Formats: sequence, structure tokens, C-alpha cells
Amino acid sequence: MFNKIILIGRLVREPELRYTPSGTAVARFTLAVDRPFTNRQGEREADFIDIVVWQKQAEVCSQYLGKGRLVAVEGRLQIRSYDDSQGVRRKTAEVVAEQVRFLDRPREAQSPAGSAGHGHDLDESGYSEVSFNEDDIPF
Amino acid sequence: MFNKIILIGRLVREPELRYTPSGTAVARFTLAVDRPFTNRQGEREADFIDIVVWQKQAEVCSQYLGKGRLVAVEGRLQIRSYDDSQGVRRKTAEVVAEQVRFLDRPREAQSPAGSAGHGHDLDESGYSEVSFNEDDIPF
Amino acid sequence: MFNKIILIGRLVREPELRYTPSGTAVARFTLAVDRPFTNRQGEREADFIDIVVWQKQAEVCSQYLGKGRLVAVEGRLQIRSYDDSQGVRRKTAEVVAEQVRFLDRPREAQSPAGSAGHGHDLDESGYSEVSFNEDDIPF
Amino acid sequence: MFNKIILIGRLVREPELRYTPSGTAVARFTLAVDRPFTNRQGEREADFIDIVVWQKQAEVCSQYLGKGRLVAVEGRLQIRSYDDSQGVRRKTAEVVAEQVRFLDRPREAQSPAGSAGHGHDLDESGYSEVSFNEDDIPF
DNA sequence: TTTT
DNA sequence: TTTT
Repeated sequence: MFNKIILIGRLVREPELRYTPSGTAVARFTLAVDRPFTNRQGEREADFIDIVVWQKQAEVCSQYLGKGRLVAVEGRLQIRSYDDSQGVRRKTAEVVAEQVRFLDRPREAQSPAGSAGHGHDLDESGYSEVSFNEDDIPF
Repeated sequence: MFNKIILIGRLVREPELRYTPSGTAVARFTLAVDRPFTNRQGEREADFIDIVVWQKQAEVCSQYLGKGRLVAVEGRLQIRSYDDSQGVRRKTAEVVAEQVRFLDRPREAQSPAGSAGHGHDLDESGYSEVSFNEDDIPF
Repeated sequence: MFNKIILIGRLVREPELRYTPSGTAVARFTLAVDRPFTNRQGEREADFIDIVVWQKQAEVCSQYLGKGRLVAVEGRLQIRSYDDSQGVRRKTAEVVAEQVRFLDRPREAQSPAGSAGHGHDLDESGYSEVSFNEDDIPF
Repeated sequence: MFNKIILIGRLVREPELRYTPSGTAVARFTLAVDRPFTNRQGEREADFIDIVVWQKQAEVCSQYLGKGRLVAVEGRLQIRSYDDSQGVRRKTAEVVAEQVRFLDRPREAQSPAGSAGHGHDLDESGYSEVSFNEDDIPF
């Protein structure tokens, strides 16, 4: 009836971009969201939450986001059930994003060649360029 | 860093109440949350989301809530990882509730002649009484 | 950058429906949202929050909602500034709804003539009919 | 009944810290929250939303936050009514924060040669120190 | 009175 | 001006 989740966290690796047979873009990434308390050992833990983004925003995320980037995600929690290869009923949980907002600037380009100007390797959109090759889309 | 989920849905069965070894109350229930669209067959689906409630509120939920009741839950999405008996890494997703609000009145007791049938009774507060026996706490 | 509000409360009076010059429907209503604590006098207070709904959903709200109805509203908080007739800067706060969900059934029709069947004065949509006359649209 | 707001935006000026007669800390600041669309002139507008923070967190905010800092605020929308000096009923809207999270690092001190100019200094924690004098607490 |  |  109502299902709204809001997360702020950091990507634990690059997003993965795919296309459905009908050509719709889908990106997936995992967010590390620190828990607001420490465990009995005094360590801070995190929840690792799978995010799914569709369509135009999938392409924007895969283009501009990378490991370590800080984002806010608004979406709904989706639970899917399926039977695994042993016939055991399993469930997956993922957040279907309605909105992804970038909360930090991309980190400095690592390029050994150095970058002129104010020290960023910026593409025309003002974001640091992320290069994708085939290996980036393995799932 | 920030993790907030808000759900409105109906309990698919009675809550289950347990106590930790140190005496803390924990209640668990599953919420059916209708999706805001229909699938390709024109059917409305739901997400079945596991909720965990702690302490005083666990006891309040187990006392007053029952199957079919409409509630709003505010909490955080918690993902836990563990290795199953085959050594395969599995994940569970559950919402740790910070707040549970009852959005409807309990349905009327069906018959003055006692309700052995579906096991409810109205107590003096106007809420249906939920009787627990050992079999109610199997998890 | 991100602005999301979720409210559950009751309408303090009928919604008001208008149309912009270009024909877009706008409904307004006020929600009483009980505060989660009592004041020093032990009384429960409420926040009275103005809601604005646009387009199709405006018409649905004005058709089916009435005083006392329980709804969930998801939207964004909008602050507008203006100068009043004395030239003093004033601010208004209102929630622009993206989604309104009805959480209760309409109360029984009050009709003195009585209604047959299971006691509701239902229109073809299954909701109790709300009659509007000119005085209902005064703003 | 339920009242939850989540905002991400930037402080438009330093927080103001006060103490109630009984010694409770209260901080106030205003957040600029950009709207997710542009107006008819193609300009991006913002909502300027007043935030109230209590107790320990008030002191933390006033100590570490400053103009331009990016924060996430979770709280509830509070509407207060009062009669102004002309006897006209007025309303105020403010968000009572339950949680404030800092989403960026404080900007670097501008010059090793001291920052008398705009009144900041980095303290040992790497946050810019905020010095308060009487004029900082005028509200 | 408005932030990047 | 306030709802249950």
C-alpha cells in the first residue's frame, strides 16, 4: 500500500549496466550504509543494500557513479521469491530506485599524466570521465 | 549513513513473540505491501516484508495485532549475511521497526458465543485478545 | 536537493477543488496529524498541515475524501514567500502531494432515508457518495 | 499520527545556538533545498526551510556546521499558530530535527596566515571552529 | 535575509 | 477555522 525507502551510502563497486531484450537500460549497484551504532566489539557495521535503477537514470548512474561515491537513493523495497536449483524457496531483497542523487563530487582523476587547470579530469558535463569497456557489463 | 523505510501494509499472520536469553522481547511479523501497479497479467502483486520489533513495542504488537491488521512501520532495512549448512553465503533482509502505528480498529468479535474458532476475543480495551501457546513461538 | 515528507492524518474538513485558468485541477485540504507526545498539560496536540494535490488526483481526492477521513500523503514541503498588503514579508508552508492513499473506508452515509442492503449509500465505484454543491467550492 | 520529513540541502548561514531558561540547548538554521525542476523562466528555485535542533545535537550542529554545509535532516514538520501584534492569526512552519547528518567535509581553511577575515579556523578535529559572541545569539 |  |  505504501513502500518508501530512503538511503544514503557509498557504492561498494562500479555500477553494472545491462539492457533488457526490449532495450530498456537497467543498472545495479550495491550501497554500503553505515549503521547508526557500533556492535558489541565496538565496530561500526554497514548494511550492503542492492539497488536497481531503470531507464535513463540507469545510464546516468553507470556513466557518472563509481566505487566510493556518496549517493542518496529513494525507492521501494522489493522482495522476490524464487525456487533455487535444489527446489528450495529463496528470497531476494532489492531497492528499486525512483531517484538517485549524487552527493559528492567525483574524486580527482588518478591519471599519472596530471591534469591542468583546477586539477580535475573533467568531461564536458563537469563530471570526471568514467571509461567503460566490455568487462564492465558482466552480469 | 542514512537508512529509513516507511511501509503501510497488512499482517499476513499473527506476530510471533520471543524473548532473548537476557529477557528482551522481540516480535516478528510479515507485512503484505501492495505494489502500486499491476503485472503483465493485470494482477496486483505484493511485497512480503519481514518486520522485527524490539522491547516494549514487541509486546504491544503481539498483544494487539493480528492477521489482516493494517499498520504503518517506520524503521531501517537490515541485511544480514550468513553461511548456510552447505557453506553457501546467504542474505536475509528485514526491517527493524522503530515505530509501529495501528491504522485500523481490530475487527469485531464474530460471535458472542465465544470465538474458539479463529481464536480471538475482545478484551476490555476493545482490542481482540491474542492467545499464545507454545506452538506460537516456533522461530 | 532532496525533500520528502510522509504524513498520516485526518482531514479536518472537505477538500476544496479548483481549476487553474488553463484547466488544471487543484485540490486543497488540511490534515490534522497528532503529535507523538502530550504537552505539559497532558493534552495531545496536532499539527494542522496544508496539502495541495494536482491534476487527476485532485479530482479523486475531492470526490472521495471528506472530513475525518484517514489518509497517507507523500510529497514535498514547499515554502513560498510573498509580501502582504502591509509590505511585510510572509511565508506559507504547504505539502505538495505526489501521492495520497486512503487508509479507511468512508463512514456510513448519514442519509435519514436509510439505506438498504449492508447499510451504505454506495455509488458505482463502491465509495459512499459525497454530494457537492456550489458552497463547497468557495476558494 | 505519522509525520516524517527527510531533507538534504545546504545551510544558508551559520546556525544560531540558544539555551532555554532551564538550560536546554536549541539550535536553529535554515536549509536551502533545491527544487527538482526549473520554473517557467528556466531558473532553479529552492525552498528555504527552518530547522530546529535540540539538546546535544544542537551543540554539535552549532559547533561544526556553517554556511554552505551540506546536511541530511530527518524530523517532523511542526506548525505553530499564534496571534501577531495586530491580532491576526499567523502560522509558522519548522522542521524539528531528530537527526542531522553531515554530508560533506568542512571546506579547507582559506589561508595558513589565519582566517580573521571570515571568522573560521580549523580546530584539531579538522572541522572549522565557529566562534560565537553575543551578536550570534539574537533570536 | 538565502545555499552550491 | 481544526480530525479520531
